[in-house]
Amino acid sequence: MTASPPRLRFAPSPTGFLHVGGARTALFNWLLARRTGGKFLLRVEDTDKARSTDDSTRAIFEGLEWLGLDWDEEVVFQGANLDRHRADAAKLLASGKAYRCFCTADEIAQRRAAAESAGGAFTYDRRCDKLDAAEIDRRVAAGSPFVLRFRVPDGETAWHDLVHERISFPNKDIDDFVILRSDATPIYNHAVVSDDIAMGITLVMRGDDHISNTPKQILLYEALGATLPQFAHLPMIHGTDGKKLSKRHGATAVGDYQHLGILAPAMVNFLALMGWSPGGDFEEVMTLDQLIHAFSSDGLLRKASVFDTKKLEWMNGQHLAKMPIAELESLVAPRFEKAGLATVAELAARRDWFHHLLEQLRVRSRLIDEIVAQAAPYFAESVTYDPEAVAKQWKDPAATLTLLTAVREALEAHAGWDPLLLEEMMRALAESKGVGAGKLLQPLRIALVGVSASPGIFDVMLILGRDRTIARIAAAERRLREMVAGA
RNA sequence: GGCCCCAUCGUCUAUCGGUUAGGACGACACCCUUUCAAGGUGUAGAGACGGGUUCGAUUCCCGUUGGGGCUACCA
Repeated sequence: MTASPPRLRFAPSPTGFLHVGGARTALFNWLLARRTGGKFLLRVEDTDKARSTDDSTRAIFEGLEWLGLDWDEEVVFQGANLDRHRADAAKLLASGKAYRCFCTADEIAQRRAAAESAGGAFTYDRRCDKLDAAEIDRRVAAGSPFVLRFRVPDGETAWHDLVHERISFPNKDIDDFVILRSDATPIYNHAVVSDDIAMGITLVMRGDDHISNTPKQILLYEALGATLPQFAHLPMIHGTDGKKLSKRHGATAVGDYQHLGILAPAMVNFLALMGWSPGGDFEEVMTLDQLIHAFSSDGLLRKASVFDTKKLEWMNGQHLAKMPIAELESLVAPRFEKAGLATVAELAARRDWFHHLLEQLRVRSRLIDEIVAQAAPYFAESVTYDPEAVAKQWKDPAATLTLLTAVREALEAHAGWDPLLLEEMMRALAESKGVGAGKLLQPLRIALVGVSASPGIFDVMLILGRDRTIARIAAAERRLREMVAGA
């Protein structure tokens, strides 16, 4: 390992939201930087002016912030380094490592098409490298446009990848690639190398779709006389069809998952386990801190993985159940307000009550919106009875009416509101009526929340409070009387 | 087509030549139980194929097949 602290970077191009694959790459770089006491830098590769947008840049920052991936030092905007990119290209031209190519884009496209239709692969034939000096001078003087091409030397380019061990490419398979366009703007590989050198990057960790770029970049480092960084190529994340993750697979932006009700720590936890494993037996549900401590490039995997939203949701449920309740409150309260259940201030005013409600609902939820969705009966004035639940639990309206009336009267006659005593009371009542506890409690549940699934009935009563509980039973009685009359 | 990468249950993975190939998600069953969850227990479920190397291969090597990536004056 290097003596000085490692410097890693995440270098997205701002052509869209932060993709889960990009997020995973950012996370691994961040994790390793935090683990090793290195720096995690951010560089926005905005040299493709046609596709780059400020909205995308903002979306990427927001995505990283949401995940909690903070970066060190100033964000580098690649477009701001144009002068250096040109200077580095000029250096290569001056040292004879690159040459001017006067072939136009159209000519190249034609030759490529011809080669392909002939069944062969197109490689640039270096015709412009064979031009004599006088001819080059003449064309330059005449103002003929040209690109700068890198002259790929003979031999082989290989490196020791942190993920893949040794990877090598015969140089004959690498075309003399363009480094500077005819408008004197840099091509990706050149800009990346120029910037990575300038930023002092010591480890380039990125998706393995960049493997074939790596030999070109290594050649550039060498031609520029720079020290090589280490490379680590992470496996792709695929959709359920085994193809590269895309919009076809539903949500691919981390922001989509945020809005779906996924927790940032769960997302991070899940992403961390795609393409990395601590090895041996390990607990899969981990906090950010635990991830930092466990993370190591030794555990990097080679195989592409499939993004399994089912497991993500399970993991979210795990984090949901374990996170500090106060944290959950601040996360979920605004959503209650948005759903029109209660304002954030109202919830804060009866915080103990709200926390109790959250404790009851979070165990039953995988996404945070599911908490909100289940909460309606505890805020609404009255409940709406689910027809299916009514059909099943209030099958015999007359008998149910008798039962619920007895329940109401028992509750009214009793001043206390302790769940244990309530349970004792209800069980005794059921026994005196000659029915099982379930036969009493299920109809009661419909009366209280309108649906057949809810927290434990005595918790429900506690959350509702004495008055509302009794009022709801009375309302259910009225409804049952109508049903009896109607029948 | 060319080059490169990859290959253990449906999915995520453990295994550093010798294991009844383990765990997690999902599925199913059961337990718990006032419902739904959560939790607990259990069941089904994998080394792509063919050659080597070795006393012994999931593990090392080669090939085949399959999948993926790249193949721009995009990034």
